[in-house]
This record gives sequence, C-alpha cells and structure tokens, in this order.
Amino acid sequence: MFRTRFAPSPTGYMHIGNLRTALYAYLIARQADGKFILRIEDTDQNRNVPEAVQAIYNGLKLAGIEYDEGPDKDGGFGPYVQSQRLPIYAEYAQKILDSGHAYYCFCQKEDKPALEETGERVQGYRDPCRSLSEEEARVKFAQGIVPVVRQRIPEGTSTFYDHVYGEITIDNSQLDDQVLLKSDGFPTYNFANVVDDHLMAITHVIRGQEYLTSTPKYNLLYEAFGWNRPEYIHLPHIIREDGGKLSKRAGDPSFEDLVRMGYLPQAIVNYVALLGWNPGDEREFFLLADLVEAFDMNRINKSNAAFSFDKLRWLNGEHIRALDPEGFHNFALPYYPQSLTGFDLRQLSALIQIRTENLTDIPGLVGFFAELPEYEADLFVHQKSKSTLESSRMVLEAVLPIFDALDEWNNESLFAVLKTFANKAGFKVGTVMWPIRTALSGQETSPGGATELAALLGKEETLRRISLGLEKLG
RNA sequence: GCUCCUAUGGUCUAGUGGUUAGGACGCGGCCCUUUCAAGGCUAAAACCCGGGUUCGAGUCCCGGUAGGAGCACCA
Repeated sequence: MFRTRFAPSPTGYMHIGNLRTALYAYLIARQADGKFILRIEDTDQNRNVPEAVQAIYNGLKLAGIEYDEGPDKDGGFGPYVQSQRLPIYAEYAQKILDSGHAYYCFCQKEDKPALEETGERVQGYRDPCRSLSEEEARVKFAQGIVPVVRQRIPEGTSTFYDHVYGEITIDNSQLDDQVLLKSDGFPTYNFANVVDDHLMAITHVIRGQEYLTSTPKYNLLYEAFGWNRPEYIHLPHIIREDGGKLSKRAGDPSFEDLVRMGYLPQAIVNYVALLGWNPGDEREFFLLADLVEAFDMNRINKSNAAFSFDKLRWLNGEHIRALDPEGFHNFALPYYPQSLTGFDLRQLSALIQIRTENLTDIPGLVGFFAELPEYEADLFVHQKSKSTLESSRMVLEAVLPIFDALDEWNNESLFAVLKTFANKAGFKVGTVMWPIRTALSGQETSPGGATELAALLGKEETLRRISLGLEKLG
C-alpha cells in the first residue's frame, strides 16, 4: 500500500512549488490506489500564521487534490498537526537519547562557531556536549540550563537511492549533529518528519530537492530507531524565467494569485505538472484524472525548470476552449462589466470562449458591447476587405433599410440577407461585412463578425450604431 | 569555503552508442476566413567547453566552466 504525504508549513498561501509537490505526491498515491495524507508542519512557533491552515485546505480544494487523511479527516494515524504531537516527539527523543544516538546539548546559540558568516566551515566540527558525561549533564540541568537534543552522527559515509537523482553518497563528516528537539520542547523538522513519516506509515517521501543533502541524516535516524526508510522522490526546483528563485516577496504569484489573475485552476495544475515531468509522448493537455493515469515518477527530471507565463497562458487558453459552453459561461460571468445589460450573455460567452486565453481578457473583449467606443472614420478603410470610405457609405446606407425590414433577426438570416445584397450590388462579402462590423464595434478587431455582433446587439442597437457610423462618414 | 546535484533552441522538453536531433510555447510567413481568434501548413532557432572510451558519441568516463541546493533551536 502506497502512502504519500504533503506536509506544508502554514505560511498562508500555496507556493507554486508546493502545489507541484502536493500534486506529485497525490498522483503517486492515487495511481497506486494508495493513500494521500495531509500533515501540517507547524513546529516553528515563530512562523505560525493564523488562518494559514485554512489556506492550505482552500488551495488543495481549488486544485482538486483530495486527501484521504488529514487534520479534519482522521485515518487512524493522527493527530495530523505536528504541534499536537509533542508528547510523541518527547517519547521518541527519550528513546534515541537512551540508545545513545542523541545527546543533550547545553550550548547557547552564541557559543557556536559562526560557520557561515566567516564563509569558513569548520570541517568535522563536533559539538562539545556530545562527549558530556552523565554527571556533567546533571550539573548543567541543576544550573537550570534547558538543553536541546542533538543527533549523534557517526563516522562513515551514507548512501541512499532517490527515484529522481539515483544513488547519492555523502560523507558523514558533512553532516552535523543537528538539533532534534528544541529548547521550547518542539521538535525540529529534521526530527518530526522522520518520526511522523514512520508512524504514519509513509512509503514514499516526495519533497523539494533542498532536502537531498540532509536525507542521510534522516536515514541515520531511521537506522537508530531500527525503522525502514521510505522511498525518496526529490524534486528539482521551479525557478523564474530569468533564472532567479520564485519568491512571493519578489512579487511572484502563489497558486491563489494565479487564479485571481485569471488562470483556471486546472490549467495551472496541468502546467505545473509539466514543469519537470513529461508523459513520454507528445501530449500536453491533461486534466487531473488524466494525470493520475499518465504520471510516472521515474520520468521526473533532475534539473530546475523555469516558469513561463507565456506557456501557462497558452495552456490556459486550451483549458478554456475545452470547457463546455455552460462551464465557460460560469467562469466568464464574474468578468462581465456591470454595464453589460440587455444582452444574451450566454450567447456572448459562446462568442468569446474561443477567443479567451485568460479570464481577465474578458472585460476588454466585451466592453464595446456595453458602450460603443469613440472611433475615427478611417477605421472604415480596410484594404484586405476592399473597404473604402465610399464603399462603406454605400453599404451602410443600403443596409439600413434592409435591416429595418428584416423580421427574423439572427446570425443566419443576417448573413443570408447581406450575402444576397453583396451579390446583387457586386461587392465582395468582406466589403459589405467590414463597415458593418466596424460600425457595430468601433474597433479594428472584435470577437465575432458583423452578423454575429448584429445578432447579439439586436435590431434597434444595430440600426443605431450603423446610423452613427454613417454620420462619421459624412 | 566545504559537500551534493544539474547542464539539448529564448523557455518547457523527447532522446538511454548509429536520428535529416523530435514535439510544445513564443516569434516570422502562408492558407482558411465575415475583422480578430481558433484551426492547418511552414520558417528561423539547440546538444556548455576540453580530453578520453568506441568503428561510431547529445547519449559512457574524466576534467573544466556555469547554474542550483545544503551546511539554523526554519521547514
């Protein structure tokens, strides 16, 4: 039975990278008919954003990623919030202390050599407290110093297999005696993730590549406890197109931000899945359910991938076009201007669906329906349609009574009547259509042609706009 | 600084010793057409560098270079 987990810390929003990690973990579990677990990693008391857990629920829900077990969905392996598991960590810390794989450290933060500031890492530095006798420790305790618990890293080298990166070997001298239990009684990620993953029977650990070099430390912990290691799937990072890292602070959008920017959740999920993975054939359009089928963790890439808004936009367009008319209409509705009344909005949706790449395009696409923009007469001149000011004047003048007499007002009837007129008058269809479309839209381009716009605007408004066009033509 | 990882067009990628190096986004052109889209066709554009191994390397090995990550009482 596969069991994977998504273990975010509650920061208040879903990073793009987190979304992909959650997605992959979900896909790996689903396609094996396994379980996908949500666990909240809130062991940093300084970094707890209230309401942030709710943001995680919302994000996953928006993405369509359903978890089988989580804080609000007990599966018998809870609690699923680390701050509620403190006694468990204390118990296992004691065990590892007893077995000698960890020790109390009474050093204060300032006592530590400043490794990074100087740029000089002290090779093989070992904490002085690792060799403290029981007696010495007792004295420190008596002095009221609250210790941390540190892992005792043994000599040697550590090797493990990762499904993405293959075999990784690291010399233990590169690993330091990391803190397992902080002085506030909370575990560090380094300890909690191992204890929880084991206790929650996680079989596959999917996480960012930043954990690759510390994985040996976790493996040593598994060994110290006599537990089996999980399988590892470390993911390359998603970066910006300019090569920098994606950061909320630098203005890069979160998953929720992207949705607000007009991208469909399913398009974002699809796009993000493709950042570092491909199906092995040339498909690119995937709905979540298709991803479950197609995903293969052995096809995950090793190198970082840049997030391209251009490609996301294209894929978003693909997803918009794949929506059924009703589905698109529901997405589009909130983007229609208030002033857009008296129109068959469903028909309008049908007109713009194929032309919408991003939902935020919509107001700009439909604005002229609500109000005819100002435009100059020379907009009637269009070489390709063989439309001139003179031809436009002739067409609009002739078309006014034809429209006025037309009883059946729809795209087909309008097109038929205009085509007949064009033939009779010796015009190309385009020469007739261009001035009408221009008069109706006041724009160089519009979603839909002359007859589609006329059908939607209705007879009265159509006649009004054509008259207005005629005025401009003098 | 030390360690680990990575390296195919601008970007996402296919490729597991023999290919005209394939696809997608974007960009240009053409077709279609009731403007614009959509759709179809098409062009330009890539194997980081240097050594090996081999009859033959984008593919294997070594060394550079470049980029990323880690080295917290953060996750």
